Amino acid sequence: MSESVWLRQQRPRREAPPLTRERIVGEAVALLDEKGVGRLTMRRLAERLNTGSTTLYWHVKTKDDVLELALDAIFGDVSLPEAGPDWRADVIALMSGWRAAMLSHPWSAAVLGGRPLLGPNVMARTDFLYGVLAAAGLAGPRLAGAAYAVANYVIGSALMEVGARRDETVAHDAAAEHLVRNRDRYPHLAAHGHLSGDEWDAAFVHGLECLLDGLARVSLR
Amino acid sequence: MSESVWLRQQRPRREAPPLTRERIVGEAVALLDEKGVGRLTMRRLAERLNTGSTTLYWHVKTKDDVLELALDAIFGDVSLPEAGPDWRADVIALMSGWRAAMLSHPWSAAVLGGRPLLGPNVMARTDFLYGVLAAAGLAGPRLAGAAYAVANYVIGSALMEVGARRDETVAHDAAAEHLVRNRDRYPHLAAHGHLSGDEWDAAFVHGLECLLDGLARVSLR
DNA sequence: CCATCCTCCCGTACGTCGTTCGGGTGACCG
DNA sequence: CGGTCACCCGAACGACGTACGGGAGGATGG
Repeated sequence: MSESVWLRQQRPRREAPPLTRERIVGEAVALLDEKGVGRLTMRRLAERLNTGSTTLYWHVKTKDDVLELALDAIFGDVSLPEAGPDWRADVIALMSGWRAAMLSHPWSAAVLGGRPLLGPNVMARTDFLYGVLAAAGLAGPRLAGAAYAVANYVIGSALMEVGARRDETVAHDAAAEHLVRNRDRYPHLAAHGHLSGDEWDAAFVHGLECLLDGLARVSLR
Repeated sequence: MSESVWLRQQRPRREAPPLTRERIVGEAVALLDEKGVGRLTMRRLAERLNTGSTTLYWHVKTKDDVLELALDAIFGDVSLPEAGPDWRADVIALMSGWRAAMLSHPWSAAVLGGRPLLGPNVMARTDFLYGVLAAAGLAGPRLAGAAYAVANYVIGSALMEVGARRDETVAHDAAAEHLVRNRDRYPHLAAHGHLSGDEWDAAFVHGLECLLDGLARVSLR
């Protein structure tokens, strides 16, 4: 008792390219960029791909997989600099790119939390960092410690900066007024102020230079 | 047509202390510690407090508020050290406590992402940090930059360490095998290894010392 | 040429979630 | 004793992640 052939669609839809993991992740990144992490939904993602929501589960195990893949994907954009004579400059270049990637995809900060970073793009960048530090003369646990120190600094910076930037656009006045109202409770904070929008970049590089200086002096020569 | 009086409960339940924001946040922290961030639910939280789930909304605007309050609450445990003669030691003591708080509440890392830190406990600790750095001779944007550098380093370290620790307990073998299998793709990573469980503490303090060294040399005197 | 399998797709449905709404109920005040 | 207020809650709504069973179309192999 099946329906008449004439009423059925002959070709379901072959105008769109076939669904792949890459296409899913690409759309996920676009959706996250546009709407933020709270609006990423399997249904919405599927709609953008002109497919059914449950179809996604053929290519991906869970929604969390999509997030993890999207997170690793954005690190594919950070370029590995040419290895130059000054290893410090190489580290700064790599880490500036890392930070820029996180800043231009603010949802990445929220996705990062408490999750091991094992994606190929992240691993490749970490390996590059290891390589630069090794060429600089570090080895073993000392090298691992230095690499983690640098990476942690960068990730923490990007994380906080994303939070501060969102704060600036959405509730800057409220937060500022909150601070003035409680300036007796936070005297030093009120006295010296916060970083303003255009100071973040310089502060980031400056802090990183200080960290590298300290690491170099203690661990090299 | 209301029900007979005799069938109704006379006293709803006055054995429990009255519901307050503090009690809600306290139970939320306990629930988060036990079950993790994915299992925190308004209904589950209410059940633990012997109340209806919708009652919570009288004391709290959204679930996100609960998370933000819980996050700030755990920073109430980090103690402000006595201001001693060595400002570096003070910073290290404060930041070690900060890190310890995050490590003993692993969900905090996931909650932190991309959110401005404006709670009173966090602000008080930040103010204390500002105070220590001011006493050390820093001021203005230089001080703010240094404070952010230190705080970002600590937060990033705790974040990564939580991820690595979870990785260690849940998928250590798989991750290790994954690395050996691709050791040609990540040669430096495979050559120098990762930090092992008991090296994290020392690496954290060492990196922080390096950072403080660099900051002191560049910005002081 | 038909039967069979594999790949990819999807409608339906279940259980759970955050949150809104409208109505309680007791304490206190006049 | 009527009314206002602080606090509480059951029911319901819409959205979510995802399990399941099935179905189409090409490939395979007899």
